[in-house]
Amino acid sequence: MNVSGLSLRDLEYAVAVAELGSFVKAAERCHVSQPSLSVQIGKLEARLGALLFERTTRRLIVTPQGRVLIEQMRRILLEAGNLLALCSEATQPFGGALRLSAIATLGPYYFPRVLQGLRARYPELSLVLGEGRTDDLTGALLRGDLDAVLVAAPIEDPGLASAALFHEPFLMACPKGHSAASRKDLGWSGLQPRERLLLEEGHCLRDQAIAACAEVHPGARHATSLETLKYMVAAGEGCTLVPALAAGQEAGVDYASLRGAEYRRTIVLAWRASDPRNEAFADLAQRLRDLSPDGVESAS
Amino acid sequence: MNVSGLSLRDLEYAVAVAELGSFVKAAERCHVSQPSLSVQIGKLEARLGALLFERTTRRLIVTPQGRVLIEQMRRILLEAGNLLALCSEATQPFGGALRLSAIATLGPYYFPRVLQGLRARYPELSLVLGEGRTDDLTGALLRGDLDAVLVAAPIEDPGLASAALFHEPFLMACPKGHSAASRKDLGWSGLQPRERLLLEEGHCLRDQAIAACAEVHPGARHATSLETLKYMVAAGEGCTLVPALAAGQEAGVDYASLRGAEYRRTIVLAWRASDPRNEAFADLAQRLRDLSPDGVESAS
DNA sequence: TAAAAATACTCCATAGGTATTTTAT
DNA sequence: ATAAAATACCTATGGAGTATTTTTA
Repeated sequence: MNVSGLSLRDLEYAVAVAELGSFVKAAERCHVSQPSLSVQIGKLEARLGALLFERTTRRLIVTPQGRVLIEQMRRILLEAGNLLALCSEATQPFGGALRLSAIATLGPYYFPRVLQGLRARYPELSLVLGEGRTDDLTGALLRGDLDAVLVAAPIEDPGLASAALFHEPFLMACPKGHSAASRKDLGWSGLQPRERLLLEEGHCLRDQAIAACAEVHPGARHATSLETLKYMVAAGEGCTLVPALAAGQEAGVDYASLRGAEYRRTIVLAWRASDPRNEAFADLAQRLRDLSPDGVESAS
Repeated sequence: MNVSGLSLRDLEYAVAVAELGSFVKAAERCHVSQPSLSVQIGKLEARLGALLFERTTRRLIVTPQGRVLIEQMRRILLEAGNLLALCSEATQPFGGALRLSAIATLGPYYFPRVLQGLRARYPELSLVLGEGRTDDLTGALLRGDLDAVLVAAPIEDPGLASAALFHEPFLMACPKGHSAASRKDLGWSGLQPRERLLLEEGHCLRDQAIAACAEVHPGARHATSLETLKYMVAAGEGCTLVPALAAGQEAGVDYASLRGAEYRRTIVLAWRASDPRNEAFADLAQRLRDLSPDGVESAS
């Protein structure tokens, strides 16, 4: 069996069926009729000499063999996508479209401050922005569903390349008039456990804040979003750590800076190490460094 | 432009043209007529929106864009090859064919001692054996021209995975009756520079021997093959270091073992880190460990 | 002028569509 | 009974072939 016999289209079909668990849905996604897709999958299985799916009219499961084969098909399609990316790269950076997502505690505060500057550097670029949690973002990145992400260092995954953009200090947000706000020497460690507000588990900011300044206390209260957290502070529930860019002009909240270099997180741009558009990402990182907003320290 | 529009066959055509620098030769390799290949390349260039080749009837050069695009096409084809490998893998280990090469100072002495054992474990496997220098072997491996290689540790390339098979001691080969052969305490370092024979530069064995036991001396004499080196020893030209498996029953040569764990090289099986047949390679490595011939120390 | 690539055209293999049947719950 | 996959059959796109022309060293 020869590689040239394979068609990328067929691989897309198989991957779609595996992902959606249904021929009809896969046919829909691939913009072909269900019978066409059926026969193509059949031919593919014949060519590969292996059953990919066990199907009855009611249930469709991927065979054990199919799992590893479809995993490999994904790799092929990812590389094929890279080829197309390289092509449009030739005409303009990132081929005119970049899917960029940031961690939720950064994106809403950061994107608005750099979008205009990015537009100036990449006038034709259509940015597709998003937010999420670190694991979801890196997962989507590795799957090829995203082109790049903005997350907090360190990035451990060997499949990812990254470039540091800036260091973002943590500020302490306290209810207006709270003692910790006026007495700067008090700081985070001087707070009672019940005064410490934190994000729910799973937010990378929580991990960063804990790593930088605190342990989890049994009495600590939690919130699921940074905005909610700030409202809780304004309501006098206690104090919390807030990344500098997320600090606003909320009525009822005072922000105090914390002394010490460790009270900060480093934001990096990350992309797939296998992505051939390396120089383009390096250029983007430099541009983002140049655009570093007030309140953070650009990473050289 | 959609990935499904691309055909692996077209990518093979483009890669063949780039490699052979000629449409006629590429058409020949791809078993199509020259006009067919011409129009397919033309369509591919149109689809990609980029010229791959600048061609006149006399000269054909790959455009700068074409270089990076074809590099990417190679990656796609490599992954596609992996898919096929995985398929035949399903029926039998390594899909019935394994291209395995070893460094020249190992292969001729090692292969004969393990082939029978391999045949027992992989009765259907058709082994394609070869020899070469480390750099050539790893290059061919990374290009996809080989499936696995047997080389000396360490393997630095991050694109390669490896598993240690055994430690092979170096023996000192001396002319029969030479003082070093009888006086074991003399050893390699006790030799005169002019008595030290080495392989020419470029042989990994030379590097290993030098790293293990010696520096290069200006007066040292060299040979291009291990066999020649042994003949030189038999002719009384001097002594040399010989890996244990290469030590034979040559008339006129005495072998003395050297004390010390550092007088040895470690042979590893290496394959592409991206090769999806990881377990199969691990199994092969274990089998080879079990088959370690006398004179070497199996790596657990 | 000779060798290589491009063009013109013809053919047919096959992907895809519609209509229908089979199958499992 | 119903929803999903498979089958039958037809159409048409486009890949491959042969013959020929164009181009340049």
